[in-house]
Amino acid sequence: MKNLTLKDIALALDLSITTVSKALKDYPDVSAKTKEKVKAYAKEVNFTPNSYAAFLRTHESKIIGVVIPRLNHFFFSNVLKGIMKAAEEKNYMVIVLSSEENYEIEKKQVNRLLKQNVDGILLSIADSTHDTKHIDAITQQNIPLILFDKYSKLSKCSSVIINDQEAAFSAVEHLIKKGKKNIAHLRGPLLPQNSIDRFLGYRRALEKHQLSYKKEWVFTCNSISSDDGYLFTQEILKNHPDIDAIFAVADMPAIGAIKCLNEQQIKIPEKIAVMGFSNWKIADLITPTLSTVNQPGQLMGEKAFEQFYKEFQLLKKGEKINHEIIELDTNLILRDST
Amino acid sequence: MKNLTLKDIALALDLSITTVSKALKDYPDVSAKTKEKVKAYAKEVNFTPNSYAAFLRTHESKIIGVVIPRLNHFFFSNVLKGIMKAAEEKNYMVIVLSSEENYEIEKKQVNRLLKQNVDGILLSIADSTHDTKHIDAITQQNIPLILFDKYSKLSKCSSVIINDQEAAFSAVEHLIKKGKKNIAHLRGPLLPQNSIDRFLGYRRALEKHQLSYKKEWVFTCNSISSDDGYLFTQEILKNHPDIDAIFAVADMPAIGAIKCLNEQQIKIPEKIAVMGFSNWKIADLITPTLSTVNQPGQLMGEKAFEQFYKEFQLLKKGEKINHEIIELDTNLILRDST
DNA sequence: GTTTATATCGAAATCGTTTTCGTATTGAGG
DNA sequence: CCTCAATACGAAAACGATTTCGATATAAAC
Repeated sequence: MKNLTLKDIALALDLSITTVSKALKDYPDVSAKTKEKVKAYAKEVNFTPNSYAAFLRTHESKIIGVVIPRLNHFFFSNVLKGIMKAAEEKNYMVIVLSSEENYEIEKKQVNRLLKQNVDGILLSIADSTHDTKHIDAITQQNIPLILFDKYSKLSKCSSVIINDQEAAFSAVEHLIKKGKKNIAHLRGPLLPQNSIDRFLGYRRALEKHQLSYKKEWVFTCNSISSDDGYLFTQEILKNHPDIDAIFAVADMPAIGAIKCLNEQQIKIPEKIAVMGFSNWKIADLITPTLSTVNQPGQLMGEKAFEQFYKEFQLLKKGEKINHEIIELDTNLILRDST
Repeated sequence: MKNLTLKDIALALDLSITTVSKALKDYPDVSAKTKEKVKAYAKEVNFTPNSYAAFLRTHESKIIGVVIPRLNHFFFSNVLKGIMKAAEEKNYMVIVLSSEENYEIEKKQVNRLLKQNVDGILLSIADSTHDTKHIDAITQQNIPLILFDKYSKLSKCSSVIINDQEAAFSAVEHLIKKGKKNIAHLRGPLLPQNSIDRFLGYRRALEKHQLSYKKEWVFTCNSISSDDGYLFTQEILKNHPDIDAIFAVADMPAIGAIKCLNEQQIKIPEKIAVMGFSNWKIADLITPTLSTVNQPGQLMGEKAFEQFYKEFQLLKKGEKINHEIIELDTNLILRDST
């Protein structure tokens, strides 16, 4: 019941290994009759060439590597789903690795993938990643690298992202249009571009509507957890009674905020409105349901793979690739919390 | 900057390829001096043998395949995390595939993995899987197969599971000890063993405490979604006013139930208590927080990989493997909903 | 000094596929 | 009848690591 080889087929059909191989790959110097015969037999016995042997000659592994900051994270699970769906269509396998939001681990995982001879790498960089040497090592080896969601402006490669600033802008603008004038922001860590951009979107919305920006109304969530949201909301209630809306960098802190407000019996959204970011499943399940920005995870995964595939084909032909920034649309999901 | 080979090292050190290979693998017929020299140089240039070339001789790919019913599912994400952690320690890569809870897709994914020549397969079978032919094909090829969480009593292989019946039993017993006497059960689909076992645990708990079992108090969730829980709870409130507790087959329907009860302003747990199963992250975030059964996903993943590794080592030595059922402990997480 | 054992090393075959380069066969053209 | 091109196939050399089987050299034993 072992996997059979070209040799087995050649023996069965009284042909050479060469001819069998060529017939399966539609070489012009094989007669139509022979091709038919070989293909029919190959299908009958369910033959697929051994990818390890093929790799030795072609240096194509038909495997890509994916590195994400976290595995048990709804958004990245969705991205993975998209990647795998697109990969499957092109008959690609996906090796998944996690960086645990850690720069050193991310470096190690990238190296593991390079040693594995993957055809390409899709990467969402960790919050703590501060240089791009390991990333440059990938492109120097001339294998396609696609960044998604978390990206770096420094690295020379394609990226699939959303317009965080624009998305945050419209989220905050929505709060303003609902009559909110004193909007706090639970921002993310200082480093990753996403949290910077969302913060900038927040500021820009305030500016446009002539609301003054107050430094003390911005709170930095380092773990982006519900606990962060909970604690900062306590602080808001104690020290900043004017605040009538909270825009969080992600759904998790927003949910922490809602939990705190619920416990203190503060009316949402009448007294304080809450806006999240990402549209996790949970956003629709809590009470009140959470308004948020929909981040198209699965689509992002699909686009990332497709961009890899495109670049890989170009590389094979020896053509030059030019890096693209693919920006996906977001949209507001308005629910009861606003 | 390409990956270098044994040949490169041999050339650099003026040795044969054979000796370099043997030195790195600690063959006895290489002098200690030479071994040192080779190893030092290999470390210096960061050499790792090309796994594709190695495979051709050894038939070891250092890759395992994992098939799970769903990707964006908190529990399975946790299992994946455990698998990858354990795999990394043994320098294994993990290819992940999803069956989308579909029998046909599951079959296809298993075949893809076999064609890929993975060293082993970890599988959590889909709800709709009704026969085990594709599974038997794996063991017939003599590669280790480990089932986890969702398993089948029919297939001859090792499994890592929890004692669903026992866990459900203690969950329901907890409700009874809280004084609840009319306990409804939102059960899972009829097919997978898990939902059968949890249902049986429910019945056994009722029996032990001399509470009568009523068929009409058991509702079958086919999608195991919060919507299921929501709708059945509406029905309970309308047609079964006696019911004072709900035990759900999973956290999702339990959360749907809580949502419904919250909307109807019914006191939890005083009027109706709610118990979930799995301990998703969300259980701790809703109001009231959800009591549930903790299902150790990450540990399950680690154990599954370790069992694969054990069996693979035995197979290599040509020894016989005996299949094990590894049962992991669960524990009740008691929160505000009970 | 001859034989035998032991320690070190290398040549070469092998895994299964791809691909280059030859060879054999046929038919057309002169 | 000979040449030449086109057609259809195979032999063999890669790819890079592993492993068997010798080969050499040195030391020990008689």
